[in-house]
Amino acid sequence: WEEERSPRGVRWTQLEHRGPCFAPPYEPLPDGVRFYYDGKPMKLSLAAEEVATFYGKMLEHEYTTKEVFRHNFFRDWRKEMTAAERKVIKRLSKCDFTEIHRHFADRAAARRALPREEKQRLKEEAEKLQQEFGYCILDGHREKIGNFKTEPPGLFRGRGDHPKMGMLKRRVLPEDVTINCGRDSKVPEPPAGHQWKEVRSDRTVTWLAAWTENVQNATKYVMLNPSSKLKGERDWEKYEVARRLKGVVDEIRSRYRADWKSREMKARQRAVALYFIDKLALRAGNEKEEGESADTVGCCSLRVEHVQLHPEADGCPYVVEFDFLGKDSIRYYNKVPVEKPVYRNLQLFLENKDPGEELFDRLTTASLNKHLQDLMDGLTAKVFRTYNASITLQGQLRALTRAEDSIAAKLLSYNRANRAVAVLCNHQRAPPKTFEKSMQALRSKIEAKKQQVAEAKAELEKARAGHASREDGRSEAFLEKRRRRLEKLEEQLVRLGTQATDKEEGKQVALGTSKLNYLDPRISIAWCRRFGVPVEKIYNKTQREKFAWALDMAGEDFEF
DNA sequence: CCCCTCACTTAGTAAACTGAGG
DNA sequence: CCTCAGTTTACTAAGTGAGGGG
Repeated sequence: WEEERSPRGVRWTQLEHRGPCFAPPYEPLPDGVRFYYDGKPMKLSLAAEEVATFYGKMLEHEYTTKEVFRHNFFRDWRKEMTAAERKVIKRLSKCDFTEIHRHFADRAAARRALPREEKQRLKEEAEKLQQEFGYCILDGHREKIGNFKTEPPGLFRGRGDHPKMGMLKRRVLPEDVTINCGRDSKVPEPPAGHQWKEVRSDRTVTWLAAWTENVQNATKYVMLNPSSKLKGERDWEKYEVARRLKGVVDEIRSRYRADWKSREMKARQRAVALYFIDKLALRAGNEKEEGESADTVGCCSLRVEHVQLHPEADGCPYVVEFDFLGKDSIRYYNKVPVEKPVYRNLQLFLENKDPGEELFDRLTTASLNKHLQDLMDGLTAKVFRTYNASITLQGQLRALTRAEDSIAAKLLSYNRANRAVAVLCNHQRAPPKTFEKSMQALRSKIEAKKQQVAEAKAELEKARAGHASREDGRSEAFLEKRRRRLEKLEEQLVRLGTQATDKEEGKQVALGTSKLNYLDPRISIAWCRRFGVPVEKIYNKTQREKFAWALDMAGEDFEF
């Protein structure tokens, strides 16, 4: 982690790799699997058949019930048909994909039911592929690549109300791919009979290959795995910037509080927005092109319709109610008491505006970030999320951990601290489909354990009485055995109780995102070392690889 | 300043895997 | 050994923010 630094902007000097691995070509359906139009079997051309299988595979998915998805799919599918097919296939509602769906469901089942040796063979093949395409040489180190396969063709699965859901995502060919590699290294060989779109050697970027995805017209990259030195360094730097914010955050806070009274409207809006970004860990909220993706917002792009002011609510004065869709169309709902000047300013910003207008009409993320850059080198809106997440974890760990607790209890404390951060950052997950069932199972397990404890208590009493009347060695040994048994059962009961609490509280909260992206790993590692918790209890193998830099440098006295 | 492109981080979902309990 | 729930991994969409050009 402490190698010497390269000239400005240069990220590597040596880069050699095999290029991306392409999706296997389309395999036509067996003769027995038919598509029906208007009740009659119809043999499709290869291109049309392939796209039909994309839809057929998704038949059970909620997507296929959505009008936008169906419409986009059908329009793009028709483009792939021959003129003759197009003449016949006029309505999606007359299409029957059930045999196609069943075919792929059967194939998946057959795969699952494969004998052990066969599965082992497939695994070895995948491993071979990984070894061949999944690594590169970067500055003398063999590094793992994050995504070495191009994305296979399929139907675009946009989240939320995405206007492009269902559109055909085309197959990526070598002719679409730009390769980035070292000037002196071997240029990867394109698949037989093909050529790369371009080969370049740009040392200021970290991607190995890139292509343009046709639905969103977005560039997709092949990049390194998080365990790589290049990514690790960046991760480390990110947390170092957040730690620098810790040093000046008080000053920045007094500054934006002062700006609440600024004569300039722009400065006031900026100060209120920054207050939300800081206090509520909202995202910056870049502007988005309308109609190109789902309608979601962040702080700077909040609209009048997303906030409601309450002079008083739940016994608190000056309450702001937020209700909007954020990244990935995840709902952000929060009712927060704010300071009076913030409230007054919001009233001002909302005055004479329609619901669809921007709350902060004088503010953009660019101007906000420019301002932040002036306050601290490297400071941007997202640094507040990193800072507040990490400082919250550290604070919560301090408040919750007791040195005398068992490892299990300490882990519960850790999970609670982690959860506080996830709630702050609004990291949600769909409650697992099996949640209620498994919760019920756990509850009955607890009941059973309670029963056992009660029985063990009675047994202990009996043994005690037996020993009191006999007072010999055998009865004493028996008594001791009963005592230990009760103790063990009680321990198990406590553990189950902890598990249940943990489970209930974590129903809709996703812990992974904050753990991987917002919490300085050195906080967790130091905590593990200080309290004798094995790091493996907090970070699994992949996570330990990603945080290798932190494992290397965090002592038990690390402070964020 | 506005708009666009580019590179990179952050995000949730679904498939694949794993290991405890039947 | 098998099943199933929980965990891990793969995947790729959806953000952020820098920078260039007009």
